[in-house]
Amino acid sequence: MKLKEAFELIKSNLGKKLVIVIGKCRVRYEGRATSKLSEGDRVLIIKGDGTFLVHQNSGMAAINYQGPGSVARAELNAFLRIISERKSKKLNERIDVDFSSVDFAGSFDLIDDKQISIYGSEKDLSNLLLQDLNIVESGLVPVQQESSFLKGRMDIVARDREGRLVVIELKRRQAEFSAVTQLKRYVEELEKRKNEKVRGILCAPGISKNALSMLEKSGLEFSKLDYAIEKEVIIKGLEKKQKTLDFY
Amino acid sequence: MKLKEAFELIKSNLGKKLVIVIGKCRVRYEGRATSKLSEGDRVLIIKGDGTFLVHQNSGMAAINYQGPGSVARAELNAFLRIISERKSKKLNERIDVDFSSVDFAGSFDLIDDKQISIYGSEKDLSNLLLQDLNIVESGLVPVQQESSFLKGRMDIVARDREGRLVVIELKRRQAEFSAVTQLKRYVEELEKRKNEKVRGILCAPGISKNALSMLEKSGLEFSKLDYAIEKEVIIKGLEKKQKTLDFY
DNA sequence: GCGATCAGCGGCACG
DNA sequence: CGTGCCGTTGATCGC
Repeated sequence: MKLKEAFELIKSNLGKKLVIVIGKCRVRYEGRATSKLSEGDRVLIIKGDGTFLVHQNSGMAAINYQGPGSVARAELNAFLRIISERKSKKLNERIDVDFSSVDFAGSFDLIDDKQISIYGSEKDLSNLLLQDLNIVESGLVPVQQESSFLKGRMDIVARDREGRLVVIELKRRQAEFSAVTQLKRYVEELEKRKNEKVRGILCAPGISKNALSMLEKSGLEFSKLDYAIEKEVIIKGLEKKQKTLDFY
Repeated sequence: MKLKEAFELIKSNLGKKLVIVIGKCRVRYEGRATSKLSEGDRVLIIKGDGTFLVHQNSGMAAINYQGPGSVARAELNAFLRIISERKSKKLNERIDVDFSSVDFAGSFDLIDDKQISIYGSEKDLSNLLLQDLNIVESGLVPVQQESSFLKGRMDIVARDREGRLVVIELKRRQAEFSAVTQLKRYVEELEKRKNEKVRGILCAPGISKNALSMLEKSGLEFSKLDYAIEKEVIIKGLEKKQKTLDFY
């Protein structure tokens, strides 16, 4: 495909349709960082909202990118240059893609107002647990959920069978140091606010050895959260199930 | 484009070339979570390494995805169904994309062995700072960089003009709670190890009000890092520059 | 708008 | 392989 042909197609569709260009190109980026990528075959996608993505033939992430709101334009000289700029008060960012040859260029009018629905997020697990905190510890009664204060946002607050306040921090994957310090912060803040002793329970499918050590040294507790997400979400601790058939 | 035509093209190129399919489809995902996305126009990209990306016409991130090593296959019935599976000991994941119509399907042999070079990462700033820690505070002398211990990895360790140990945690953007707790953890661990008082300096372009409050309450310090990355990296504190012309 | 946190985070580097 | 953590993180939700 001729560069000029690609240029015309891109020029007349940028900002309207989704544009795809595939070919041999170099890429430069300047903004929050600086990058260069010498010549090779890549896929360039420019979305209707300005999103600008340069993909190589491997890896999940775009090798160079610019978010929604960016403005793209094309220039034709020795190369077909496609530029994406994003300007804000604090920062200007720019990507230059120089195509020396184009294998394919096309534009597509994508009609799509649908939003994805995801089930199995931390919030979903939290809601499920809230229905029966006995899964975490017998006798726990929820006090409030996601209570926000200036120091952050707690997942679950409850009282144990002896009436003590308990903060529960939920993680959907292996817990690390950050989860421990996060929980510690909430516990300390809540103790100060309520002026009473507060327990902290980290509830996750696993925890690293060092994080566990730090957790215990801080007087906090770990509760293994055994869950599976298939056609239904199953928290194995107490055979707790929530059918998600209606989800489909 | 006929579904059968697209099917044949995809079938004969999956696992070899990069495949792109654009059309009206539904998407389901089951694995670490569960998701569904009802019918709309999307772009599907399957890379040579198995990476599987479903993009809508807006937003940077793929709405559904599967990483390298996934295996894709196609089936033709009432729909053109493209399936990507990723199996591991701990988890099986699967995406189903059902196309009811296809606007475009193509395969591309992308030759690209080039790697991106990026300048301006936290590590780069760290290296730059290490050349003259006076930028952070007059009299600082580096002891070590990126020293790992069981509790994490410290960016920079130095001694101040009075011989006290100083841990410097560097952030390339606005610092938050996590940066403070991270630094606090390092300082406490180093104090225990060395059995001496250790200072902690959080070095970032900015810090949130609450994080600063927590920092100060913890006896730690903040040092504003005024840097810009253009054709050269400039740390404004002491007019410290590093030319990066050779980077191009 | 800032701020705090989640994410199906991904990816990397080091033990 | 686990682990800690950075990322041009992005995306979301609350204030």
